[in-house]
Amino acid sequence: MTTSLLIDALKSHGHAIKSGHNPTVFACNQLIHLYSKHGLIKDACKVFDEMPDRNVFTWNAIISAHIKSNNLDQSELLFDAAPHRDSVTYNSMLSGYANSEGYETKAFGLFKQMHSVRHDARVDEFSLTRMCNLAAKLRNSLYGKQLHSFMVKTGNDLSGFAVSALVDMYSKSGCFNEAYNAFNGCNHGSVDVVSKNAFVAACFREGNVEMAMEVFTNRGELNDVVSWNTVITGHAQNGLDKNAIELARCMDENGFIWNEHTFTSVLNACSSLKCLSLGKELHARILKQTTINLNSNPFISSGMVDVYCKCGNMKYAESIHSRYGSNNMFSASSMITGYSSQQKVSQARNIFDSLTLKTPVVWSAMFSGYLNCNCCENVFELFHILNQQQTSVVVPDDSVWCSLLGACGMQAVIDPGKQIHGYILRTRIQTNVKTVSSLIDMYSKCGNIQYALRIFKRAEVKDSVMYNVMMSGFAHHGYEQQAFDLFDEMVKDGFTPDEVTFIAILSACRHSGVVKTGEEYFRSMTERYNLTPEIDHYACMIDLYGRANELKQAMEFMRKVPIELDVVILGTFLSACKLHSNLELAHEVEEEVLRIGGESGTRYVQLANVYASEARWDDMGRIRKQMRGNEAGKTAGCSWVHVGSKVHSFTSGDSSRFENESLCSVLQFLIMEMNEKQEIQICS
DNA sequence: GTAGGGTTAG
Repeated sequence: MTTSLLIDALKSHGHAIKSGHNPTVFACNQLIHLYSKHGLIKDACKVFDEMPDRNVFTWNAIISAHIKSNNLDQSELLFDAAPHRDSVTYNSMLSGYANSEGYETKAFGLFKQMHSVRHDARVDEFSLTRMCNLAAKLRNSLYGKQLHSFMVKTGNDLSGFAVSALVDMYSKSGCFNEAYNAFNGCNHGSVDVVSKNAFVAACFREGNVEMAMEVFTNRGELNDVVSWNTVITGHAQNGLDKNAIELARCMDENGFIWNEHTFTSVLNACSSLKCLSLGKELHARILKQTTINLNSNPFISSGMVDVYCKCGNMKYAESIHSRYGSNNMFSASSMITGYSSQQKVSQARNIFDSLTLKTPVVWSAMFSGYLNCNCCENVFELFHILNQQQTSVVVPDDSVWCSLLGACGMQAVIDPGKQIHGYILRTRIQTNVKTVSSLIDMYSKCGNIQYALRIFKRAEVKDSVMYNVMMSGFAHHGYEQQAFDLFDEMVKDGFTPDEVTFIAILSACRHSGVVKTGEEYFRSMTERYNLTPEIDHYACMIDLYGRANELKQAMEFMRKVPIELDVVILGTFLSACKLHSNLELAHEVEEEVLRIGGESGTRYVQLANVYASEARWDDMGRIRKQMRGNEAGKTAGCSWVHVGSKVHSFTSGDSSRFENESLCSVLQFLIMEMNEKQEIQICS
């Protein structure tokens, strides 16, 4: 039966009842309930208004009807006006308050009132579980514990409703052990599926996948669609995306039909895996399944958009976004991130500008997008726009600070970085560990390793990213020993080194030329930490051998790299050949260099320079000729300084500016400062 | 004879 047919049927039903000579109060109450259930609040009100007699059921029905239609103020008016009130009236109102944003205080007030005077509305299991849900929503375990005590005292702690509410409250407010006790303290034989699902979700929240699956599997006959969705989501949230997909297929095989929650989680796992074929399969499935469509739920359309964005298929993403998700913030932020990851920053900005209402998620996506595209000036410009917003709804959050600090680091401009740091300190806003890492990185990249270290030492909460940032800072500033010490400290403090840690530590090795140490770290990467070296790690090792004039080993190592060599690796090797005047080995890789790196002019120039440095003009000429044939060109790398509002850039060997006396003296000063390596210690 | 409560997605 379609919705309109249903509504017609309801209305004629209502008409029949009302046209009867004496519709009973009971019949009218039923009608109010029916209308409300189908979203026909106006019809429900009409019945209520026209009733000559009403009883407590009537008042409860109309109050609930208004709560259901999200009109809390109207239900409040009726609650106050009601001549009869019982515990159902109170509990309905309590539910309304507890579920709505901004009415939490009223919920507490009403609950307190129930404790005191009314003898017709005592606190019961309904009220207690509702308050438990509120404590869960507010993540307030202290209040939750008080409720729990009261529940035990009044014998209201053992039903399925009570157990699920307690498990959920404890888990969401970060007390897994209490959730465990609440679940295991009840009689296991009578555990119902909702409590079980709540506890499985609690285990996943705690990261205990093993326990979650044990509970899920135990008494599997209880499992329902929510149970399956819980384990699928749980795996996806714990980074086990492949398992999440497998479980979803398993759910199919067990005869459970995917619902909106299932699709949302599977889409989420699919976008993490960046698997386009699976994405297309899911898309087809959504189009085919009659109970679901892209329009039925914003989670589904934005999830689908996100999958296509992560897979780089912006055409498909755009078609779904423009049709179903143009006002959805999650869909929009996926689009912004998707376009930025392809360096299409103006398309990203178009999506951003098309939104009338911008949430912090969208702002943060645009900030990161600009940073990703190296558009530092746009990062600052966007911050300016953010500050000019009339509404104070969006305040800069950690992700905004990270983007701004990232832009400062990228441009090596310390002053705006210091201003942001100062702002954070002055306003005493709470910052998370990511912002602290960004501050460390900013100071390090702007040349002030002392400040970076000071912030690192003072950070109360550290994570492995923060260690990596600090370690890279040490490596770049030539404090190799400190980098090695920090590596040990990181391990001692219980953090596991990851791929980025090894980039930092191998960089430290190559800068200090400690081949043996580098080899040991590289070995430990696979043998001890079970990590797979990536192209950058191999590049570090080749550079390490190359700088130490162990070109034969470099060559040998290069031949053993299990992935295809890239231009960076070959370029690194060529630099070493030039440094140690080894033309023979340069010759050996020449063909490969030009095959892989031929598209950009960089490698041609590099190769030509190797020959030129040894006055091998014929070889150099040969390469230059090929270069012209390929229309290759090389953009010169440069350094720059900010003086006032001007940026002065310098390329290697450019002496045209040295006529400027003040510039010369600044340069001398800088050289002096660089030579005086400052003493720093990492242990306080 | 009516009405109020729990679990899974940003």
